[in-house]
Amino acid sequence: MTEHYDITEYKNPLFTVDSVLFTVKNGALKVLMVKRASEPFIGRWGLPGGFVDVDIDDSVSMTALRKLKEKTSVAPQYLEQLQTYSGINRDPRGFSVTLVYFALIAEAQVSTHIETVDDAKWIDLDEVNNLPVAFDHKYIIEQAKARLKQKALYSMAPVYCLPEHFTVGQFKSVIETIIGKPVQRKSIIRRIEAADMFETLDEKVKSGGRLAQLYKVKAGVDIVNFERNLSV
Amino acid sequence: MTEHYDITEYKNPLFTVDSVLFTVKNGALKVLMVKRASEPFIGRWGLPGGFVDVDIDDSVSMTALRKLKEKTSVAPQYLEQLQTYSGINRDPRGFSVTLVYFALIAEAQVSTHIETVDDAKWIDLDEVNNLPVAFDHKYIIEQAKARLKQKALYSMAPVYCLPEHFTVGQFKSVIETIIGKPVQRKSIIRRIEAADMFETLDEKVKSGGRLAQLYKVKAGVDIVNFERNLSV
DNA sequence: ATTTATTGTGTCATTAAGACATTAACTTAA
DNA sequence: TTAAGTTAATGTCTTAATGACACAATAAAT
Repeated sequence: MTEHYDITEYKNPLFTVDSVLFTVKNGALKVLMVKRASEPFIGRWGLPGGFVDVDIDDSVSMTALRKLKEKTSVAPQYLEQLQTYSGINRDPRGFSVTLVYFALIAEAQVSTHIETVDDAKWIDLDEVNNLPVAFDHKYIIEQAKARLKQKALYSMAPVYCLPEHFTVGQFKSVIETIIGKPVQRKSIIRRIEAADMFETLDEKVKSGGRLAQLYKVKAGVDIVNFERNLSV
Repeated sequence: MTEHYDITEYKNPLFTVDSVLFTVKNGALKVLMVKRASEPFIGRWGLPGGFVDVDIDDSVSMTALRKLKEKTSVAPQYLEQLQTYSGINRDPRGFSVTLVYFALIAEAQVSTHIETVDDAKWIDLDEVNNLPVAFDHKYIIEQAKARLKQKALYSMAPVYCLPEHFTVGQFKSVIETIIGKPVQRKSIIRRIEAADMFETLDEKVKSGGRLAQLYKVKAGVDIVNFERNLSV
């Protein structure tokens, strides 16, 4: 690097931040999509996101959160970077880079808000293909889904698709929805115990049979990862 | 998103691409660092990288490769995205975003080239702390090392720190250097067989004892990941 | 009371890794 | 030439976590 780089004389690529926000609703995996109100791809559906506002955002994760809050009114329970996608052809305005976040939220936490707006909607993962989608967001959603699936096999992260208080049955159901296969209830229970990141409540709920124990995430704990996958 | 975003009226953050290129040399984990020839942090050591050249680069991975080739003369054998790091304070020039790649290479492949230049050097991971390092690159290197360590537990990726032809003993040694613990030779052999991504050569090499079987990566195969970690 | 549904427990089978002994093949030095 | 030392490769038992599944507990419905 012998030259001196001057910001003003360098063509910076277009930089945006998008998020793939997942939830599980009625036994189906959903992704939050937004009807685009501006060019390019006006009228098509895309991921919630936009440009960094360097006067407001301390870092790009704040951009992601800010844009998600605009659509859902709350911050997601889980947020991590997925990947950046870039190229000369993915945006008609020129070379563009988008940093994509991967997020999870409990459906109940945002249902009322999402229902009142008509530019943001939960889209069933199976229906994304039938939708007019902006940019390469179809591909990005596929990649995010693969990451979520993988994560469900070795991590407790899917718990963030559940409400604060949840049962083993609900947890099992969310995992099965994500990975698309049945898992052993026993395996979930063993992991809940081994993870040591949940506490039982002094409360049980109806389930159609025996009352189900309620759990919640302990305060201040991190997501636990296991050293072995559930079998695929 | 009701407003229309015009590129020219929007302050784009500074966007750069950097790489953490690892290798294993003499039983020690090394990272490629570059003495900065320009501001900011002139004279300090940093990761190889720089700005995207939208007239040359089709995507940001090409930027990473181009910058690495400038320093090593060859493309790394393994390259994947690590993460982006951003913030208002990490670069004195303003809000900056850097996309960091994670790369592996066999030391022998670049040794002669690295030795002839004096602005790029293999730095022992244990010595990064004693070096004047630019930006938040010290922190980024730590994160990259953690990722490499994790990857060594469930993936065959560390094979890309080895020359084209390698023995089980060499593979074992690389893994042990990365994770900082001894592993069972038997475990490596089992994984080499299970992965089905290597072929044995009709050639053996001296080792101080019995001749060692040589292996190479099969053409066109992808890195295999296992569903279980080596024990930590 | 009996059936049905769901939760929770107990236990054996399965699978992949860890531990380690044994054998194989080559080098070095008495 | 032989014995000792070194590294490679294999055989096999143990260990740990998941899968499979039977069975017991508890509530609702009939």
